Amino acid sequence: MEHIHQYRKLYELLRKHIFSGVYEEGSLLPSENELCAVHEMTRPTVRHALDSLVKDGLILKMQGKGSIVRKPPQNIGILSISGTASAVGVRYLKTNILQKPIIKTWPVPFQFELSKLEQESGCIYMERLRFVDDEPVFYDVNHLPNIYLPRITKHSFENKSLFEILRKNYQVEILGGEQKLKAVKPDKHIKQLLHLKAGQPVLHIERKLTTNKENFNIYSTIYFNSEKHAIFGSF
Amino acid sequence: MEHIHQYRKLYELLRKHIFSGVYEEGSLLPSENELCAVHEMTRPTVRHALDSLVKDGLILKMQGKGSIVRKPPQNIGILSISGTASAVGVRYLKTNILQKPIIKTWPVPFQFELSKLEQESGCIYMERLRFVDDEPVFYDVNHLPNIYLPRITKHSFENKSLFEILRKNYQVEILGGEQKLKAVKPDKHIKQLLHLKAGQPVLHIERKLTTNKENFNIYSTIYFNSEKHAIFGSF
DNA sequence: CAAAACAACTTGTTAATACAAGTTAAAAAA
DNA sequence: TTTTTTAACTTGTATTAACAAGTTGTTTTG
Repeated sequence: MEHIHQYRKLYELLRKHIFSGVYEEGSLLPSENELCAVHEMTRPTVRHALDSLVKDGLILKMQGKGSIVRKPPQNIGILSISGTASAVGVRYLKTNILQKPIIKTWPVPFQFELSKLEQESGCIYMERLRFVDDEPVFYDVNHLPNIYLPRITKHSFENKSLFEILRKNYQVEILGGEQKLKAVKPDKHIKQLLHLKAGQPVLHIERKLTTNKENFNIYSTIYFNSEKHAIFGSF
Repeated sequence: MEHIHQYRKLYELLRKHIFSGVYEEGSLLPSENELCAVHEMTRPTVRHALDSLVKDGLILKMQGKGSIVRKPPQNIGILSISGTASAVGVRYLKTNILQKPIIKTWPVPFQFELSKLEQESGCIYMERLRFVDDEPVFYDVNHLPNIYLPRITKHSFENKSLFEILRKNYQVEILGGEQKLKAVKPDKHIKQLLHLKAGQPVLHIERKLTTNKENFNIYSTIYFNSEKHAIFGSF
């Protein structure tokens, strides 16, 4: 039963329209009653959809006024809940898939503790190199448990957000996470990938993102060349 | 009309009970219908309250099962809202004041844009060096506008949290902020302060924290030796 | 005894409705 | 003209009702 909920459909639609520029930054969304009429649903349903947008920081509701559109927030950086694609500004971020998603066993030892189910399911592995202005800036290595994700290896990830694919196709939502940051000297491999100058240190991030699916966490290791860009986060 | 909403009252009550230990970590909250009956409200109202708890990360709802209590996350690290004192674990963090708070003019140029009032008020400046296991790890430079803070230069900051003093003595609360992170090669001064080995890079953080007082932002520059410790954050 | 079916829970979604409260602009009064 | 009032919006809170869907323990069946 692949029934997609009404509030979710409206959420995805509005989200798409906000990003694609149908609604300008600072402008007002149609009122709740208008949305009810247009999409033939009741106000609680519309409000449920809008609540999700508020949670994403995509709109700001004001009593008596309306729902104000906030442009794809520059400031949900890598330090917050979203993935790397929303850092720096998506516009200039191109992605090169070094390793397409493949199924393999978890590395041992692994930097985070895995649940039994995660351990048993095996993992999906992928590597990406991400560019800003055609300069390599991010290199990230991702491990996900091989559950809930039928046909994931069939998707193309070129210039697409991993999180978007997880959210749209598999209803996986990021709830939170934890991360460790260090400044490190890069090894040869990293140095070559990121075109680093001699002596240039890199930012090293290890993160675990928890989702709405139990036992489904996303594990990433990120190397970031902070010579020309900085990691930006707001909270 | 200071009417407090029902859902909010239930939210505050449950929140208090979670923190005070009435509900243990991992245990289940009373079911929605039970809460309805006990507090004499309808399910949408109860769900509204529970939604707020979910947003706080205090409970985890699972369809068919119930609402699972999650312990208040210990690890509000440096990447979140608190200051450095809550990172790493306060127990091992000692503070050495290199420069007691003094009043001076703002540096020009300053890394962040200042409001007119901030600019006119002048700034309070202080430097701290912070130790973990008697090894220097943090070095932070702080600029605050010289408003709302009578007699601030009289306080001793040794082994005390700047944020705690601001909150308790001046009712200043941190609402949010933004920060930029980089991995950099340290200059001589930093290298000496943090007892860095040759070639050891440092984490460089610039942050602006906004508060409940208008025009009162806290500006910090932090250098962190990430050789033995990592910056940890959860969100 | 073991597996399957069921019943009794749980939370999730949606509907239809009502009133409260904040905002804004037009209409009325000074 | 300027100020005040009002009316028509907006979102916020709350009720009542019903069914869908996931979980768990019990009962029935093989």
